[in-house]
Amino acid sequence: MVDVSVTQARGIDSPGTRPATRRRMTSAERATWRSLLDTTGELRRVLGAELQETTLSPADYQVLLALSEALGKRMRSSVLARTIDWERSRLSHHLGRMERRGLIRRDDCATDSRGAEISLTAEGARVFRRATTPHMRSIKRHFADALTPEQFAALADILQSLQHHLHPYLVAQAEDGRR
Amino acid sequence: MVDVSVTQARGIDSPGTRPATRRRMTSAERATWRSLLDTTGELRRVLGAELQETTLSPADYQVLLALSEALGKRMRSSVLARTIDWERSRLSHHLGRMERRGLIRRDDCATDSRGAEISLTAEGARVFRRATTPHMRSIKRHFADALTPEQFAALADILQSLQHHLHPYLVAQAEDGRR
DNA sequence: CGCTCTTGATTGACGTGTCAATCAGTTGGG
DNA sequence: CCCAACTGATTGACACGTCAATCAAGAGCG
Repeated sequence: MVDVSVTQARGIDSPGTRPATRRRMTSAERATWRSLLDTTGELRRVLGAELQETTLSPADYQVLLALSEALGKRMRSSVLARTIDWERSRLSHHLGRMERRGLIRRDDCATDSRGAEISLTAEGARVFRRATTPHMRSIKRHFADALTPEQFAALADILQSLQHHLHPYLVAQAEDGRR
Repeated sequence: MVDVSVTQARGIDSPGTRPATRRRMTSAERATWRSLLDTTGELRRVLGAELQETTLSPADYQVLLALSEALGKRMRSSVLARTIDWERSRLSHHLGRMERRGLIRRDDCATDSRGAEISLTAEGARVFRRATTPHMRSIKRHFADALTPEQFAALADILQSLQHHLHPYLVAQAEDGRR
């Protein structure tokens, strides 16, 4: 069950050609895929290493960012999970580690006694504030400064295509999980 | 010490503007960065999950691919590490796990008694062979089929720019490590 | 009410990645 | 020849991610 409509609508196939789903990948396509994996992998590693100098991992940063943007700097654990698109168990493990480090706090939820309210500690807010400027600088240095405005626009467009193409699959998968 | 020549030569700055390294990132740039992280992250997860159905992780696949392309299906551990660009300790840990699963074998090296010769077992070769076709299909389905030829070309170009921009930094970092 | 089904969250087991330490073996200068 | 420096590889400690199991609390319904 493959969503073929997107690629076909985009005109990858000229009339009379075999449908996109039958065609084999070219070696250029395979190479570009490898390059995408490798380059984004490098970027993750470099940015992660620079961020680590502020004692925060990329995962920490994502959590703290979401929390610091939340009203009242607090959030239900499940809402946080949806916000940053993490599995609940992953979040739970990570919050445990962050709690030990004093970055966040977990309190019982008033309206639902199963729930957990996650909130930013003063320390967590402070560390996050100190991390954000150098982190932005890293992103700029290693990513934003590397591309022309044209490349930027093209990249945004490409990412959107990939995302849209991926979406039906993710939805289907989510439904599978519910079964 | 930032390499500014690339972006300046590419004309991000019009004359009279502050140099690229002083400019702040636009929100579009930040959003594109997030999108890059998220989308490639999704792609990794989805492709990894599909690959896992063949009992191989992406890391396993990378190792087996390099080994299966090596002359004699065998390689010195250090050469393998350089080939797939892994830290030695990472490779060592991973080879330990793969050895336990019977995918590879470690023998002593004839010419250097410190060395380890890594070779593909029959089982490893068999599992790899079974994994490769569905994996290629996954890549095609989730990546290649999502983009037009124009987007492809643009992406390859963008990745090259990023890689080139990143390169001087990686070299400098490697030199730091040697000190 | 009482029973089942669902939901919010945690836990344990295990694979994976990084960093620093270790250790055996090789090599080059005195 | 000998020792100091380097190299190839492994190990241990710990952070991180996923999966499956667990558990308590809410919700729906007879």
